[in-house]
Amino acid sequence: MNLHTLLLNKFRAALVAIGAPENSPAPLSRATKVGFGDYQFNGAMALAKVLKQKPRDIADKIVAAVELDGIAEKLEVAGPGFINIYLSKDWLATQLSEAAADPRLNIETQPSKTVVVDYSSPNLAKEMHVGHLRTTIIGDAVVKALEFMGHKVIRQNHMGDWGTQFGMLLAHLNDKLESNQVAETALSDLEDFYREAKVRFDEEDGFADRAREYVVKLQGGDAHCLALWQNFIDVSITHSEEVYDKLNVSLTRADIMGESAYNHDLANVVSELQAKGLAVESEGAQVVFLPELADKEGKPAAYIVQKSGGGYLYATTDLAAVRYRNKQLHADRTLILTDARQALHFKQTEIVARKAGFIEPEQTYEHCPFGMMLGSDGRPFKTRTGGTVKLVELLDEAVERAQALLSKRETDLSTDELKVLANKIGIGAVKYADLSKNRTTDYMFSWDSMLSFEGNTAPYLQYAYTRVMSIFRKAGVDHKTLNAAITLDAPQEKMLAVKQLQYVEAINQVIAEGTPHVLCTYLYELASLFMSFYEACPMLKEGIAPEVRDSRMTLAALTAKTLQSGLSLLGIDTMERM
RNA sequence: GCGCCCGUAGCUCAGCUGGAUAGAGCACCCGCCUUCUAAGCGGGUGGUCGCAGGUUCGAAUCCUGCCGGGCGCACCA
Repeated sequence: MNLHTLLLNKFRAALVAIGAPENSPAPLSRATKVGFGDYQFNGAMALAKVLKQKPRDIADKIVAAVELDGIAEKLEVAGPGFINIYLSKDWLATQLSEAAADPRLNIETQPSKTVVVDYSSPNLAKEMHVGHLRTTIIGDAVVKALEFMGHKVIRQNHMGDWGTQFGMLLAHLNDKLESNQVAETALSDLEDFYREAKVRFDEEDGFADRAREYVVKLQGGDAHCLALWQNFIDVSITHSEEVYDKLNVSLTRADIMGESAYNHDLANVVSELQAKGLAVESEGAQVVFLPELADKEGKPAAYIVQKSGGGYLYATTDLAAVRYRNKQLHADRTLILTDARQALHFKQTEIVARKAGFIEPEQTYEHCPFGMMLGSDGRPFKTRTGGTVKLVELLDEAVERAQALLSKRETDLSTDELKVLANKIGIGAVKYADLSKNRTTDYMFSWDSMLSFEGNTAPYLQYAYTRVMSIFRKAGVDHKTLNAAITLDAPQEKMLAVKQLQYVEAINQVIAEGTPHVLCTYLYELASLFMSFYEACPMLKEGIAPEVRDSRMTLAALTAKTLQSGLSLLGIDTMERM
């Protein structure tokens, strides 16, 4: 059941009934204030001119025409022509019972689409740093939300496992192995390894030439080089998997579709572009000119697909990827989560790909950009200056801080249990801090805000959940099976009820726009309303009638169920106690 | 030079397809633990929504111009 959709359809029908033009805008939104009911319909004002009637008269007619018997208990016209909708408490209670009885919270799936989501995509030459957090966890949250709504999701981890930098790394690895080192040991710290290789590349006589030679050999399919390369990326992927594991992210090895996977297809892409008259030679390179993105003098933008030396670029790889995803994977939508700096590149890629027929008109190609993570000096983290914070270190620090906080509290939990808790709390806090922000602008990395456990944070949501669990534990009742009759008496009960039923609205927005922060905001509001309800509506205290207690406990259990569902979409765990 | 993104409370950020008196968290101030877990609750201080025009019943939101910041613009990804 979708409250918004339900009401919207009713109001659309009402508009037709009062003689409004077809497809008149039907602005229905959640009420902005407590005094304005639960939802408000604001379409009357806009119709005044068209229908040549007073907006308040139109509002009155809509109110008379809209069929909300049993759903709304009151409709009022306010101000210039706002229609405030007060939902019926009994009807809400029925909806809540149905949500409580259903494993999916009475949320219907959507017609299934195939959605390719390209996210995380770390550079295997280096270790994952804090800059990879956004794409990885936002992507994973979007993926889970899409799946929840019934879509077929194909994860694509477009790892950077190919390119000139590997020449330098493989040459260095070759020497390490020849001096009897094991790859796993040599590559235990990728940052150090990269730095060492870079130093040799810059300073050691002959090394740079060897590095270039290795690139050529690698691309030529030389067995020794390929073996070294395979060795390198295997170890590096293991590093990534360690991070995914800590992050509770759903990516697996099967989702890896790195740049190297398209290597065999790059020449085909270029020749096809040439055959279609899209790619032409210019200054020795193969270039697609884009008049769509011309400057003021009419000079088209240039999109290089093959270097003058014959080498390919990431534009080529991305085109091959587009084609694969649309032709082989049959993607209805493709979502790409990268930082905003690549916006122009993806815009160009889409134009070229559509011209080349790699994307059908009905298929979408959606770049979901976000800002970079900046250091406290306001400058972006640079991987080579040593100023980066490794992702693993951030996560470990988060868990340590959570552990420290836990150990200060009185508890009868064992050390092992505390460890598990610290992990869920610390990781949850880091993820939520990032997931809850929408801004496409850059943002400042701060240990304190990342690792905060107070206010609008994951621990707050987890805490709300444990409060419900605590009550059920104390009462000796199973929160999963209790489904008593609900009566919504206190204002806190009704507000919580309405908010619970809006869960699906939040999810829909997340999957439409790739913005999990909408879900974060929703869950925080839900938890916040629950906290108020919890203070105002005691359950197990003396003098509470059994039916009141059961009603409230059912509402609490449903809140917990919703919190758990939402948090799981965000990849954040809940627990029985904390 | 051209293009994209962004300017909302001291700080970090919400603000849905334009809607009523612009909201949270942190920080600060005042209350609330002899127990349904205070990682909490209730209340308060704090904003010319960068500036100026325009569109209209109505603008933080849409349009134009300026100011300020970030990023990108042919062989790195």
